[in-house]
Amino acid sequence: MIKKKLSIVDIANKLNISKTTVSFILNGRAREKRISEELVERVLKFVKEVGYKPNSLAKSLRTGKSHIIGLMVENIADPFFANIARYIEDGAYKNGYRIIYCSTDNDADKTRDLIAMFRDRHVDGYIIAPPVGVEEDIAELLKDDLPVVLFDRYFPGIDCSYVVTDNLNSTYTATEYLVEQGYKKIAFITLESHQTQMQARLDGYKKALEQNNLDPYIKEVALNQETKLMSEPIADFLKNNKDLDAIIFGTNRIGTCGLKVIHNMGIRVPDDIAVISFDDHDVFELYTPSITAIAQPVEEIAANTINILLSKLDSSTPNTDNKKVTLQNDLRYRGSSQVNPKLSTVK
Amino acid sequence: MIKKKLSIVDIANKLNISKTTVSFILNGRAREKRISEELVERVLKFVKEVGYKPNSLAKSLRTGKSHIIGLMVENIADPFFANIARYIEDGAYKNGYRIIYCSTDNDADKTRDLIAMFRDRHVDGYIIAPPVGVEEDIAELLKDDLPVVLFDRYFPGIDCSYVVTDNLNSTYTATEYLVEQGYKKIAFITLESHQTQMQARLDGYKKALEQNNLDPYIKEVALNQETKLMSEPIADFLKNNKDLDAIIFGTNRIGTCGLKVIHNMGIRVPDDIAVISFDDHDVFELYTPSITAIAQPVEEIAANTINILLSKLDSSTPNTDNKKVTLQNDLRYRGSSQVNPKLSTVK
DNA sequence: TTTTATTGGTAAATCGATAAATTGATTCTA
DNA sequence: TAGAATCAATTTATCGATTTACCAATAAAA
Repeated sequence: MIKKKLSIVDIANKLNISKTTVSFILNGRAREKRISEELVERVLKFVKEVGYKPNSLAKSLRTGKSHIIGLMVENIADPFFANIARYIEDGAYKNGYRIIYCSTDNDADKTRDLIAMFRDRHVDGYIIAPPVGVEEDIAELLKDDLPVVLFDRYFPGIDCSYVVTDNLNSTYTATEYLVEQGYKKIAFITLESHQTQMQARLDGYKKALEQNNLDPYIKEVALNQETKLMSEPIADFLKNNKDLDAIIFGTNRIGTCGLKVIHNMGIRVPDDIAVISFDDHDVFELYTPSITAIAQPVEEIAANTINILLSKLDSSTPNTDNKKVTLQNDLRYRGSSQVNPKLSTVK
Repeated sequence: MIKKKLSIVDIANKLNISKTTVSFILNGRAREKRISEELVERVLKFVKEVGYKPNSLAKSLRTGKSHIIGLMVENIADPFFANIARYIEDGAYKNGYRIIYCSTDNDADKTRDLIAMFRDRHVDGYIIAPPVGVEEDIAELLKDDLPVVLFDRYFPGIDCSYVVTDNLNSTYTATEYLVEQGYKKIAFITLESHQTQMQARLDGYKKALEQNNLDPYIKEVALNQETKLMSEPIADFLKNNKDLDAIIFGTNRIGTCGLKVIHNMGIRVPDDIAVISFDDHDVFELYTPSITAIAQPVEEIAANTINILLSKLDSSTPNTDNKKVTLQNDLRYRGSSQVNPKLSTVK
């Protein structure tokens, strides 16, 4: 029936009043502008009756606010990011914000492009898991006083709010634990990445080995590979290091892929090799034996991130300093990292 | 340095020409409007020099186009939807479209709200995995000639483009297969849902059992439960039906949850019970034994969906009829559904 | 010679909202 | 009683683009 959408002018004309008056009333500024109760009521009733909704584009153009938050994750298909995205979405939704999202693929050029797109769309705030190489673009956003919160990784040189987890201590503790269980040749299979979180994980591993005078066995596989392309380098590494007795995987994707490789090679866990992976996942819980995992507090990460951003967006809050949050991970001990079975044989 | 963003007026003033001319040139209508090569070049050079980008909000307000696609999935944290979202995002991005997304939680009210939000933002097109109860809202969109593509499920009563898979035949084949392997008491654990895809899966199962004169064992668990809340009803069902020899799970989430329950109850697969699940997943591949799965062609689903939408959005294509696509699933036979081990004992 | 087309653009209207400035009538204040 | 303040809105400008309508000067056609 109703072909064309109503505009504020139509409403004003139908009621024989000015559109400004309508605008004031709809924006709750009736009292402030001393508009009569009677008129306010008449307008509100009519607006509800015809189901009028202000055009948010026009509104955004005028006010500069879009009530949209831009969310950039590494890859929305990765369960870690998908879960965080979900919690962030909920938090945003409850506060009247919507999400535009995209996957960066850890590609700096693509990310730059996407940041430009977000700016172009006048998003109100930015939540970004940034790849290496976009430091300047983030700095630019901050310089223009745009609300930004990073998560999962950050840039040490840039004063920006972020939410990360204590990666270094997590792998440190995990490695220490393996040593305590009697493992000596512990490998770390990780991504070839200079992102802070990956470096920290590597550092934690190295630190623990150093303190125990053990040799590191590190394999870095290229970023952004198809899972299938990741398998080969891992298999090669394992073939060339037959005497390893434990492996720590740096991410859930590497862990899942690594398990497949181990499985296909007929290596038994934990009889032949102990396994720990970063990030928990159904696969790790259900695998036989279940896989010890360093679980990141996904819900907490998301909650902290969105809350920091929302408080920045809330103009009533004075623009406080940047918040830098480091959350603790949860090391979930499972069957894949029991006491080294070979020890009993030796003794 | 540059505090305020440049507008088209600034450009026009700096060059001492009219903003109309600038607009024509930037929109590639210079030739059509017979604007001199020399001026075109001068403008383009200057625009590039100062890095001017038209304000897309203003553009959208005027043209009514936003170059944004609204994507509504059941839950972005579900790997099935997360993967589809990822492929759709890629397809959209390559064609200059961005995605606004949200999770419906299969809640009709929330979905209605979100559809309204999408309209409000003037998204150019809609991709929706619709919950039951929003038939009218979809019909409304179609009535207003807005481009809509449904996926995963559809509404039989509504003439709308959609992309689904052949659910009925998939469970039918899977059930038949179990019967051939010598299983008799085959249960179907599914969601309590009236969505077309869930009904079709159930129907396929029923049809196969009927043709073989076997009794159905159906358990429907409530939708939208936390995974933890889903476990209990499944456990109860299994306890009350100790003589089952096979189970088909209706979705990947139920499958994963069901495996955990089976695991915790000490039931062995496939010795005590055979298992098949809808949707493939790393968990199923890596489980011991690996779990037979009905794999949906995620990439194909996404590709078809976005392509149908893009062709609708491409005004050069005549507005053809609605496309209704049904893709075939891939039954991946694995260890969890071998020949009934109890048969050899009986024989 | 008058009419019509072409050339190379421009001024003004428009999209749908918000915000600032203004108005005319009444009431209060000094 | 002149001037200020209050009231209850209204008029007009603005956000930054696109689009329609138009224009003056020259060339081509009738």
